[in-house]
Amino acid sequence: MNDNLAQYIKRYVDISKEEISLFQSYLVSKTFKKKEQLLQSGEICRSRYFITSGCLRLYYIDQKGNDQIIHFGIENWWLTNYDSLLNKIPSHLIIEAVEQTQVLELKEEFVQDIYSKIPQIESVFRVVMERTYIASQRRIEYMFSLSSEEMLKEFVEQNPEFVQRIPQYMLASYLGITPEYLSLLRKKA
Amino acid sequence: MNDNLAQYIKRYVDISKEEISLFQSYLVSKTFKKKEQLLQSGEICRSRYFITSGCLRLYYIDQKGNDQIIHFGIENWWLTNYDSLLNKIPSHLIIEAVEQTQVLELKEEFVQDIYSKIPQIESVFRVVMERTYIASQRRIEYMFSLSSEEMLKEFVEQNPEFVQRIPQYMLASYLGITPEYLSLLRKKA
DNA sequence: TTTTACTTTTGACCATAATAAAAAACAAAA
DNA sequence: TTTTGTTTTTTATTATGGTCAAAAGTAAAA
Repeated sequence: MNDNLAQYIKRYVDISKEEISLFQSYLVSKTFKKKEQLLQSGEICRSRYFITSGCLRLYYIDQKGNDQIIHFGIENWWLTNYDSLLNKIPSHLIIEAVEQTQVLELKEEFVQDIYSKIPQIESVFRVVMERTYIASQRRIEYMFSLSSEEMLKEFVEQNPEFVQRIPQYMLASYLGITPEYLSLLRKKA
Repeated sequence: MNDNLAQYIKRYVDISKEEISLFQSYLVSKTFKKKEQLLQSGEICRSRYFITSGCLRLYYIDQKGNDQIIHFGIENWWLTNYDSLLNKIPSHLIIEAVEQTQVLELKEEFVQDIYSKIPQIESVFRVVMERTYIASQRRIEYMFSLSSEEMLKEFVEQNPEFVQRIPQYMLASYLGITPEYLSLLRKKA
């Protein structure tokens, strides 16, 4: 079925072909066009998405009506709104395709069942969670210790190819600055 | 042994008395005096700490020599530097007692062994990780959508008793502002 | 109780980044 | 190819929060 995901799982746990197939039987492949929403504001999030190609963004719309991007997801990343998913509360975050994107959808209703049938999958999700959390902590550190100019420099250096894929106003939103100020910073550099 | 922790675990999984005892046999109770460090800068973090009483802070020292607090830990919280712990890299974060603090130390070297002997403990740590990540995401949202004044108001409202326990300059550090500006904000309100 | 250390406040001045309103550049359709 | 919509740049003005230096207040120790 999907090789990316099988590779991904084998990186973290010992698992048989049969178990991988069983896990994959719970997943549904879906394709979203640019600007289509996988999760809408106000809706309770009921799935996790493994991105096989394309790019998603997780964002909300602030009081002034501007998008604030929390983060992006690209190939071989799991993306969801964990707060809404696990606490079963309506999401104020939106998940949207930045470009045409293919995902494997895992419905949350199956997850406990999967954990009991294939305990290694619970281990995989524990590790995914650990890594996701570490990324989030690093982001908080950057937000504190770097100026916008330094954050931009850092982000472009770390993600040179990705920067090409997204419009500049999305990069500005991710960095927490206005597109106008981003434009000014680029001119400066 | 420690009742807080047993209660904590039972909130998340079905577990027998014997399994809890076995888990607790891996833990060592330690007490730290105010300003004592559980993890020093440059050291690889090798333990997770469950706080039974007192308060810890996780922070780093920035280029200008100022403390930047990433977060606090209080009673019934697990605290560690996951990046250093899991990736086995030297920590630039420091874990320090804000007041006299008692913890249960869990050495990372035992963790895989514990997971295989008591799989429920892996589930507990998965859930801890999920909740910790959600808290981190919420913090990032606050940092983006609230002004310092609003963050202060929010934090004091959500943690009225805790605010009394820590010096103001630590609150300033946590909010990412200078103590001078915090003082000004308090006068304004 | 007096010294010493730590913490908070005050005020003057400066830097970073936001807002607003246009203009320009670019891309996509018709 | 012309229109329309989207994205980026420009400029002027304003607001938020930082820096520095000093004073005042508080707590702890000798």
